[in-house]
Amino acid sequence: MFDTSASPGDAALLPESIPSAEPSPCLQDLESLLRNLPVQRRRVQRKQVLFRTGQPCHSLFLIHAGFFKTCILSEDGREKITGFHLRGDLLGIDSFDMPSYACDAIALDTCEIWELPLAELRRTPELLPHVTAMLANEIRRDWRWMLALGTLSAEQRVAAFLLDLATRFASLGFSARHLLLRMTRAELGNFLALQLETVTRALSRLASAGLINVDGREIRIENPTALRALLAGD
Amino acid sequence: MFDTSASPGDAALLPESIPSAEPSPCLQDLESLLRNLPVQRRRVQRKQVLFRTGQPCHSLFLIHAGFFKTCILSEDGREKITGFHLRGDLLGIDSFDMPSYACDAIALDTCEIWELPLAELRRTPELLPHVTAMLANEIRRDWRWMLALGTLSAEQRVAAFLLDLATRFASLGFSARHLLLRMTRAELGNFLALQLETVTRALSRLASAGLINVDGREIRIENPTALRALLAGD
DNA sequence: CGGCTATTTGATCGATTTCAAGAACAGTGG
DNA sequence: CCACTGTTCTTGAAATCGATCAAATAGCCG
Repeated sequence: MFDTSASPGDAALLPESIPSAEPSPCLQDLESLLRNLPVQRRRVQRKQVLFRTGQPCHSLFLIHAGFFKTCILSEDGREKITGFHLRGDLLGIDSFDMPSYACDAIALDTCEIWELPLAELRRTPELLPHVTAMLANEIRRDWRWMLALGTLSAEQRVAAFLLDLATRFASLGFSARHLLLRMTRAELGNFLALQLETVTRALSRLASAGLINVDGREIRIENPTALRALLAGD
Repeated sequence: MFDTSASPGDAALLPESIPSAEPSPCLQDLESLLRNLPVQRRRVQRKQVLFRTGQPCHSLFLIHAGFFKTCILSEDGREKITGFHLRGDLLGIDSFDMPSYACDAIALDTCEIWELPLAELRRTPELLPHVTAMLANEIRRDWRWMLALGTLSAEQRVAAFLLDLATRFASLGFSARHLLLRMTRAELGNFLALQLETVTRALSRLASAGLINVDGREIRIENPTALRALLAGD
């Protein structure tokens, strides 16, 4: 089976910062704050749509467990996955100032989410700083990825993605060496601005270089140091 | 000289929405709110640094006139321009929740900026919604550009950039047909994830197709409809 | 004017895309 | 349980778009 516990060797992964996961500054705070509020807890099945662009928005959603993707669509049908989201991420903040959602949020896994009605939020002003912090954080994360996509090769982008995910896993207490990807190669490619074949090839090359081990969606990071070196340019 | 007044034909440009400029929802409001506060007005010369990554941040800056770029830098020296900013844009919000700035802000022009101390902001809670709105707006803008950079050809990206700038100009009351670029081809390329030569070539091709007219940094949009058609894929 | 930076254009090269085909896998219903 | 269908993944070969290298021109400022 899959080892989900953090192990000592994981520490070596953590100094990673390009692009940094910048663990949400207030997950614990936010969760404990929400515990005292009448949030509705809901289970969402794989492939289920939590909300879609244009739907009227009354709530934010805190991911308590599971794996989400958010994506936007252009009028002419081009799609872009704007992020993959784990426990502690807040979905819907990007449309905080708008009457309707600005992206689609789709579960890649069986998820548990906590629904936080905006009305509730307005009644709880001590939550606001958390929201602005998460907004600002999202901007910085997006910038880091724009930097990565604009300046890194295909192989480096894939490496950056794996290291980022590993760091986020680690900060949630999971293993940073064993990753179970919940998205398809096509989705990964979409996020990294690559074709799915290119993602596959990059993974294969990283694997044959001994940096990782690939078994379908199960990835094991064999040599985090070398992976990070590759990112910095050999 | 340069025609800076909006003309009737500009209306044709406005329906553009990929990537949309989404005019900041509250420029007028924000400016008039700030008029009553003790904001410090300052002039910034071309190439001058307004703030740099890591500097302690005590203020946000509202651009009242001029043209800015913001950029981030990775440890290994890769640089990325995260945006070009005009009147009405608020610089520094992305580090709202942090003790220091998260990017560099550099004037591309002689600018006038209004400095808004964070202490002042905390004393004026009615400003907060404006800030969150601008944060959320920035996220959506970034996503649109991620979509564009991930799915459009070089020529299309340049077209998208010109149309975006035109729309923003128009919403400020300037001409949407005559653009005076304040950035170099290299900076434009950096933002669009292209080499400067590729930007030049794209501009040349758009020009020889009669869609625009290029004279150094002075661009005239001759055929907005065709430009937008090109964006949607011929 | 001279020295600098910015822009343009050409020629070549290469990384990634595209096209194609087969293998592995998951889910479904008999 | 297995055959069947569709999706996902992998790998190869060819094509292409943009990057890189190079050099000439234009523009700017002291």
